[in-house]
Amino acid sequence: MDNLKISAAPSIRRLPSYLYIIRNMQREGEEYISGTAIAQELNLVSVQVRKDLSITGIKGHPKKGYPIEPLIGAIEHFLGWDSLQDAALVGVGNLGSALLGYQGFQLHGLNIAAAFDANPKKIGTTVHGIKIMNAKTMDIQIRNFGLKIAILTVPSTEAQNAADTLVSAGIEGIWNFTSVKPKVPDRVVVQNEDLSSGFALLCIKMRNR
Amino acid sequence: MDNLKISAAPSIRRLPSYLYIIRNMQREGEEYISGTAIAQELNLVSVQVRKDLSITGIKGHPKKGYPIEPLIGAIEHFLGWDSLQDAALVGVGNLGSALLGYQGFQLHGLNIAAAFDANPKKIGTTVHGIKIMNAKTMDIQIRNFGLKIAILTVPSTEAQNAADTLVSAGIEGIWNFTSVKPKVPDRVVVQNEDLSSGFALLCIKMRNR
DNA sequence: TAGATTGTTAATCGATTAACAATC
DNA sequence: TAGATTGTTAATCGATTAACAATC
Repeated sequence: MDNLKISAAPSIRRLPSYLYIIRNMQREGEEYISGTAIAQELNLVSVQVRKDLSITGIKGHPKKGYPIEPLIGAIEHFLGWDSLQDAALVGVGNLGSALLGYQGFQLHGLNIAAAFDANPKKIGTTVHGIKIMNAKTMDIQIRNFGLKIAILTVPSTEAQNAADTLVSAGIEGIWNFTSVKPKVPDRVVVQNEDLSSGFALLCIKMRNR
Repeated sequence: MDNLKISAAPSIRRLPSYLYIIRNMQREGEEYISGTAIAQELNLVSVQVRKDLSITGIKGHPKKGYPIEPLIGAIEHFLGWDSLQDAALVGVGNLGSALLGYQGFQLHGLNIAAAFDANPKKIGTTVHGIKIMNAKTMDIQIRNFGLKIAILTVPSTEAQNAADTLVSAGIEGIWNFTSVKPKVPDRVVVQNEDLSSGFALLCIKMRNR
């Protein structure tokens, strides 16, 4: 018994792209989708898709592929995207505003329930339908809303401060868009979304080509 | 002779975070930084930092660490970030606008020289100091500017169309922020920046904790 | 049926890390 | 000097992929 396969991070990272393709197929009225088809769409090999999908527990049918409806449900359930979770967004700059306006988060089970900024000019205004609150009240608001997830889009210089406040407010997961890797207690999960690492890879691939 | 070590993608992805820390140390007036210090800042082990830095060709000094000035130069040079490269941005929505306004790209050798959108209401306006041009003229403009890199921030439904135009305009690298993995000829490099994959990992890590 | 597909074991590949000599 | 550090080889770990039986 393998009992909570700790991570398989690369497989988990690929699941959202599978989900996107499978939802598109469903919209076209299909009932089954093969691992081969998914692999082709993403330039992967089909055995990798089959292995990845096996972690959701769904079984495919020989010759037909995977049943779309249950497969979507299983991936969503596996990722916890089958019910909406409220989150706080901290730092309503360019990127923070863009994320506030992103319409696709509900497909990922994410609802931005509160947004905070320290700039008096922004506090009280509404951005993409969400009222910006004073960052000084963040601790109490996050507790009141019972929020467990925070999206961190402050300037990098403020990242550690903001993370400290989030932790003391009871946040359990931080989706971090700053360049700083904040220090947090072990019980808090930080997912660093470092855009420059992807750009570095693009640059090297272009040079090596 | 190992002659163009093809990728070592994880190492390359970590270099920008090293660079960020090393620049901060330089700003504080330090002349040397140890692999141990970098590792501590990023929750890595120091042997990994030393191995990663070795691909830049810089040698450290026992007891002192790595000389900051040459190290910064070597990382920047390795990534091609030591001279500014012009890029096109396609799709001036929420995320596209945010990237247009991001002040940090010049630290990554990136200059957004042209931005395109198909919406008549946006064409001709200026966003963060950059004039938005008609997407229909993209092909000719990209050729005129001689652009080789494109940032793709159109709606996912438009991604393949836009990618096709970019390829025919001579673009060699696409930094792709859409959910679609566009099909391009082998000579063109695509770097997919899929935010939902990071969020999926955050969700699983929170549940497994 | 033949052939397209799944599911899974075992082999391979590549990245991380342990171990340790060399340096100052 | 002792100890902090680098650089590098070899071992380990984990992810990908090859091989193949099972299914319809």
